Amino acid sequence: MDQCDAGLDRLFERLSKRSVLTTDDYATLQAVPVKRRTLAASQYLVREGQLPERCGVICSGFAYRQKLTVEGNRQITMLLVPGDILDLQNLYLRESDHDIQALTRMTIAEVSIDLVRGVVERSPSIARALWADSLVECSITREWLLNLGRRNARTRIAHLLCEFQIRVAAVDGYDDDVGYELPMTQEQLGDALGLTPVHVNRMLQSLERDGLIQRRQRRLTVPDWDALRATAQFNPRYLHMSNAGA
Amino acid sequence: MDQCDAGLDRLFERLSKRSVLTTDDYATLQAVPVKRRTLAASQYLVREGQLPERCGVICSGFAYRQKLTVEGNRQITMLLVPGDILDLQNLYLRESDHDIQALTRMTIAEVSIDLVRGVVERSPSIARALWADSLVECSITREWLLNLGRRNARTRIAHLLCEFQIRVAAVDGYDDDVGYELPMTQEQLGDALGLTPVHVNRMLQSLERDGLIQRRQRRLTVPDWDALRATAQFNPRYLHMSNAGA
DNA sequence: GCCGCTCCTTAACCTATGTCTGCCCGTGAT
DNA sequence: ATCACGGGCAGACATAGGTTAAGGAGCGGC
Repeated sequence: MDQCDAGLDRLFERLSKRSVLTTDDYATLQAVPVKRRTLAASQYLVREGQLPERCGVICSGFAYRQKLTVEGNRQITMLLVPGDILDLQNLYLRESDHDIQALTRMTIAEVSIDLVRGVVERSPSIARALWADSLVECSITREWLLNLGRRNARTRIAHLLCEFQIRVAAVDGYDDDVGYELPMTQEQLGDALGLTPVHVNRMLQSLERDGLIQRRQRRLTVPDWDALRATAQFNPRYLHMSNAGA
Repeated sequence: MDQCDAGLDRLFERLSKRSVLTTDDYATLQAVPVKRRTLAASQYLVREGQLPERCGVICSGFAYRQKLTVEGNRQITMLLVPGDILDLQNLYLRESDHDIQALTRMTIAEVSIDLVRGVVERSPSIARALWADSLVECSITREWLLNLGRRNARTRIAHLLCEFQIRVAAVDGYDDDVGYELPMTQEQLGDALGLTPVHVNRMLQSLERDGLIQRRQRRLTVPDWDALRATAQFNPRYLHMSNAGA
């Protein structure tokens, strides 16, 4: 299960979708010394207030960004899936404004952030790709804001399910029969959606009763994608997936 | 009131806070042909689905980003104040994923987006500053997500008031006696906060009863900043204002 | 094979916020 | 002056979602 070796290729493939990259760029990336790391579930990758030191790519596993209120209520602001870039959000900022925490056991490929800054200065095309990537993150966050602000619980959950499936399928593929695993507890789902775990439970059951999803443990299958997408009001535009070379 | 002439200086000052800029950089910016434009309140600057063509700076007046659900419910995802950069969010993306609309009558200084891309390639320091700026926007959006997801209506409103005051004061200064004008209807406030105008009204009155704010039309004064900040749980870290040269 | 987790599920009850409706007030147009 | 209109305000009522509490199912550790 050493998907970690795929780190570079995964990254390169990812960046190629955002900008036109050359073999030189590939070589540049290849030359950067990378440290592989494995993390246990719920381990912190970054904590609010820290100065950014490293940048990384998720090779396998999942993570999320979170922020806490002073009473300790948590809001998950984003899910991170394999191929996603960690801590790009802090590349040119001083203190991190949020935590990044492992959702599952995960492997990442890490680079010193100074090296990333160097690569960015040397290769405009890589810079463009990374920048675009960070803009997409921002777009996703805006969509989440719409989700929390203006959609009801049921729609909100459905929307998150759609987004997760699309994003994971884009890197890992998706098999209609097997469905996919959403490695989150209902409490974590609640924290991502601004809901209580109890209410998440109610709504998941409601979606299942209506035949929009099927659950076996945390494995989901979607019998009728169009129906789910419709109740989720899901429009993938905000993911900017077909964006090669802007 | 031709604050528009101040466009370049305003921009340069703004960028200087994000990166170390040289006189060369100033010259580079100066050389870019700028078009001044005045917009009426509620005029659209960008619409969802459009391809980005121009980039701009707000010289005076206010605007906001918004997204709509399919039923037409609106979520304002960000307020834009003088000095803020427009459409940087689309610099390296294809289709805009949200609208930008004028909140008040406003003046902006516009540049073709291709020229911005050119400047970015030529000046790494300007690129860094712009990039940082877009990262800060993303950070603000995350904080809003926390606000909507995990804070109650009263706290949420107070938080928005704090943020607005700080951000405007940073560019236009703030006079304790005069307070500041929040040029939004209660309906717009609701759309920014994921609330109904009715409830916004209730909570504004509640804040006023408790002596946290005073209102005269849309002009607000804050008798006790620390008290307001406390009930807002406002911690300005996420604004990354003291960030010179990362 | 039992223990002790953590997570899911259910139910009863509560409340923050939404909905609806109508009045009032200031302002700008006629 | 009068009108029309947008926005603030108010109160009665409705409901989505929160709270609390407790039982049950799965699962890894011993």
